[in-house]
Amino acid sequence: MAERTNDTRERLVATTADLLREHGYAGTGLKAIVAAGEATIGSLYHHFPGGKEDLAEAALRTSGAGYQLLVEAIIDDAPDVATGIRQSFPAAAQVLEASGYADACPIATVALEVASTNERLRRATGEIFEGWLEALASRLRAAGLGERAARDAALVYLSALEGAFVVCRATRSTEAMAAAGAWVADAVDAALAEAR
Amino acid sequence: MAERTNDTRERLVATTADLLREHGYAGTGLKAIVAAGEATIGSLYHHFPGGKEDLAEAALRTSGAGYQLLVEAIIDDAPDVATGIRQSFPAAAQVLEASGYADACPIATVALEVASTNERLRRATGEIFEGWLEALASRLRAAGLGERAARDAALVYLSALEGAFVVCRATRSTEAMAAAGAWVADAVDAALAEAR
DNA sequence: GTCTATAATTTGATAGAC
DNA sequence: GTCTATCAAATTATAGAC
Repeated sequence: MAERTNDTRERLVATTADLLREHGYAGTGLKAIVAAGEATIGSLYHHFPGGKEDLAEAALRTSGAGYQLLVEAIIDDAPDVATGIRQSFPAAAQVLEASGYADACPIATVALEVASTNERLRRATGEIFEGWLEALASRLRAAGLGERAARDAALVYLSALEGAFVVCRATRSTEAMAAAGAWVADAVDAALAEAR
Repeated sequence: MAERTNDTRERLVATTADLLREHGYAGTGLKAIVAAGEATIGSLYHHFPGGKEDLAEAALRTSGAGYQLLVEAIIDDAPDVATGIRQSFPAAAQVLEASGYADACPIATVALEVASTNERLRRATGEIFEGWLEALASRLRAAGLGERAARDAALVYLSALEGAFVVCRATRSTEAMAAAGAWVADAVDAALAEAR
């Protein structure tokens, strides 16, 4: 992740996103960010006058949008939504394993951490999840599901994926991702069949 | 949570568990712990020579065991496993709402945070999850599911619950818990019906 | 826009009296 | 077992030269 850019601002955002995903908000120091992002504290505060909170919000929103594009691509490149949903779980499992269980959801760690302590960042994480839900629900509606069924299926998909990330990272196994993926995909198949 | 005890050690463990659940590991300072636990730094290091890490592991294992008892009670008090599983989601949603979305899983926040940075605590969170999985799987086996089906159902249940906690806390809504709960309960019903 | 130096505070941890 | 005093290091943030 975090390719080298010539733009300092972009570089700070990218490295912050990576560090937040692995170490969380409180666990990510500005020193670590400027070291990894090859910048200085002065530059950081020039681009983000609000300091750590400003930078963290930018990083969350950027990586949130990036992750949305990734999931959309997996689904849209598949022959149909159901197949795309089914494939996204093994895809996530593979990334998880390849990264030593570090590369999971870029939002969840911070979301749990700040939910009760930082309203601004909590709101950001909520809005990012809502964006993902709507992207997914719109595709399920296009496939024939009704408003309510599409929303529920999107919520189930996101919850199962996020929860599997938690269990997989803690147990260092992709077993939960496989089980959750198979069950969710079957449920989506059934819902789509019923709607037809 | 965290009732007042006369035992300093117990009190420290209980308050630490509460703080970890809401603020995470890096976000919970020893000063905050001794202040909330009505103890002193000296007492803390007397009971936990290993410092913050020692105390955090004790807090995680204690609250993990407590949460397991809670979920077991909900399931065992229900007329059957399937009903118990179905009821546990609205129960979690109610606690979530009543606590202002603070009182969720006592393990998940720390689990995500330390998964890549602290192997000792990561192992603790993994073992706690495994304990929950086995407690649930054993009840599903008793209800007629085979070894593999019971394990998978337990993994799906835990993933859905944990993921719903993430989404609910971020969006400040119990919508995800309701959707995930209904879906998991239906899937468990279907698996049990098939096994019969 | 980038850099260094530094301020002000907080962190986890230790020492030693009681 | 409990307490206070204190340490060294790290934290976020600011000032001002270039």
